[in-house]
This record gives sequence, C-alpha cells and structure tokens, in this order.
Amino acid sequence: MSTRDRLVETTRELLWERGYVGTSPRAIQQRSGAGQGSMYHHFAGKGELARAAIERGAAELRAAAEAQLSGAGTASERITGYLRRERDVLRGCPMGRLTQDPEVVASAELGAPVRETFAWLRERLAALIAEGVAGGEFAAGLDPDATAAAVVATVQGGYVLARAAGDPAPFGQAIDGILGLLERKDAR
Amino acid sequence: MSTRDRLVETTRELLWERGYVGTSPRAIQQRSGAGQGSMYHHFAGKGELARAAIERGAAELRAAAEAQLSGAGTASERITGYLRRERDVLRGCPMGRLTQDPEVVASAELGAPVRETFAWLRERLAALIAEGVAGGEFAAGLDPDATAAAVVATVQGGYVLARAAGDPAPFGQAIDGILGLLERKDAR
DNA sequence: GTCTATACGCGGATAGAC
DNA sequence: GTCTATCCGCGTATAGAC
Repeated sequence: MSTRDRLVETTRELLWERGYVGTSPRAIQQRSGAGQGSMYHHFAGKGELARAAIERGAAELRAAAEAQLSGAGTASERITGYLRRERDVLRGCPMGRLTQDPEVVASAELGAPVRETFAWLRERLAALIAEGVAGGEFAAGLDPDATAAAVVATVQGGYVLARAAGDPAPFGQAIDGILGLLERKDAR
Repeated sequence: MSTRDRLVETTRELLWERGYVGTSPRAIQQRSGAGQGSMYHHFAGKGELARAAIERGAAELRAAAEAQLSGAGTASERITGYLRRERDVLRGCPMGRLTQDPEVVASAELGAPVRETFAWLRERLAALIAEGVAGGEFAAGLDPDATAAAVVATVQGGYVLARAAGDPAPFGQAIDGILGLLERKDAR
C-alpha cells in the first residue's frame, strides 16, 4: 500500500473512532507511519485528507449495502439479510458518526458524501419495500418511504443504543424489533 | 442564575453542539461570561463540569419523557404523543450525541448517566408496549423489549438521518414509519 | 517524496493577588 | 469568588534542505 493510501486508511480509522474534531494531523502521521512532510506533500491539510477518507468510506459502504440488497431472494429476505449482516456494532457506523460532527455537516465538501449515502440507502430500501408490498410480502398499506426511513433509522439508532449500553445486544434487539413489526404481513 | 449554573448550562449547550472533545474550557468561559479563575473555583476542570452538565441533562430528559409516557390516554396514544412531541431535530439528541464521544463512553463518570437514561427509557417503553399488547392495542405476538428497542432506535436514528440530510423531514418520516408498523394491530 | 526546523495560537491547568 | 499571570504540550500548518 502506498504512503498515500496508508494516510487515507488511517484517517478513515481515526474519523470513525474520534470524529473530525477529535482527529489531528499528528495522530494521523503517527498511526500511519508517515512523516509530517510526507503528509503535507500528498494532501493540502486535514480537510483534504478527511475528504478523501470520507469519500472512500462512503463508496465502500454503498457497495457493501448494494451487494446485500441486490442479492438473491425475496425483498423480505434481502432486507433481513442486510439488517442481520455482521457488524462491528460497538464501533458504530462510520458514516452515521460523522453526522454528529458540526464541522462535517457545515462543510459542503465533507458533508456531501454522507448526505448522498443516506439518501441513496433510503431510496434503495424504499424501492425494495415497495417491491415487497406489491408482491404481498408486506402489508398493503405500508408507506415505502416512511418504512424505509424507519428501517435505516433503526440501524443507526441501534448503534447509539449499543454504544450507550457498552454492549452490542441492544442493536440486535432493535433489529429484531423492526423485523418483527415488518414481518406481520396481514393487511391493515 | 448563579455563575455556577451558567457554567453548567453553557457546558450543556457546548456538549450538545460539539461533543466532549470539541468543547474547551476556554469556549465555556467565553460563552458563559465566567473568567478562568471563576471556572476553576467552581469546578476541578473540564471533566467535573461535563459530569455536572451531563447529569443535569439526563435528569431533564428523563423527566420530560416520563411526563409524556405517564400522561393520560391509552398506551398507543402515549407512545404516539412521545414520538410526535416537538423536538429540535437538527440539533440532535443531547444524550445520544455523547454516545459518539470515545472519552465519554470510556469514562465511568461521564458515561453512566447516558447508559442509565437509555436503559430506563427502553424499560419504560417496553412496559408500556406490554400494556398495549395486553390491552389488545398492539399485535399479540409483539416482543415488548425488542419493539421498545426499535422505537428508541428509530428516534435516535431519525436524528442521524435528519442531520445527514440537513433537513428535519427524514426524522418525521422515520417516526411515521415506525408508527405505521406499530399500529397494524392484527394478530400474527 | 520525505525529512527537520520553525511558528503561533489553543487546550487544559496551576499560582497567587485582590 | 474572581482576576491576571504563567506553564507546557498539542493542533495545524509553512519553509526549505536532502
């Protein structure tokens, strides 16, 4: 891996763990093994590095979700697969985390990948839910957009509950809860 | 309001906006109008101040939730009232926000109020959901604990979606979604 | 491309006067 | 109780040598 790549990967880790305000160029240098001059040779500064790191993270997250959501199976099975896929729950979501950073949301450059990722995910799930409703897998009266928002929110909030508890269990409970509600397919 | 109180209130605001790492003693002093010496006279340091601020915030959040959840009406009405109560959505949840701060979750002193608040809220909602299931308001097969976790997670995740979008609407959608799922009362 | 040197203000706190 | 002075290392960079 090139020095440049190591810088980006290290920045991703640090942003995930400590957020944008909590991540210093010094820490990036030390953890990545790159020197001061090296870092400023490859990137104009902390902002540029964060931009690269966030964009890479967003692309990977979307690719991973798309792989699950466009796989084989019914709409319900694919959603369940997505929700139950293995996660490093106590680390939280690398995109959702950035949402708490005032400097990230205030910045067009840094915030755009986060905004787009969640917009895409909600749309993708809404389409899948609409498919499930059409196929009779879900209740006929279900609003796909609202339900998709609730599903994505449950995942994001599940991370919050798990971190608050210092225990991954509440995440699993929240997923069980939303799936339990989704699966009662009886019409209204 | 005493200087001490102003320091605590200012710290609450700053923790809410910027988190623990992003909040400096200097910023607290400037925004509260208290001097350096004054701050260190009342509190041993940033940690003590944050502890007081977090504890006060946790107590108020619980009181506000309890007021909604123990009000008049059926279980379903009280839960709906809680979910639909007015919120400053784009500011996020002052407790949920702290969950992203590594220094907060790593500290017993700072993390305990957060942990206890969410544990209490999940239990409180689970009891109310169990009541609703017993009274036939909700589907008979519903798991109260899992459903409560999903409901709390939807709120917390709703904040994340709203902040990601820079728009309060996704929060409302997520709430609509979870309520839509909860309200289909047909047995499994 | 990478290194070392240098800069300057902030973060977090202590000391002691008033 | 509050103020000013002082401390020391970190955050965030720039300059210039190799």
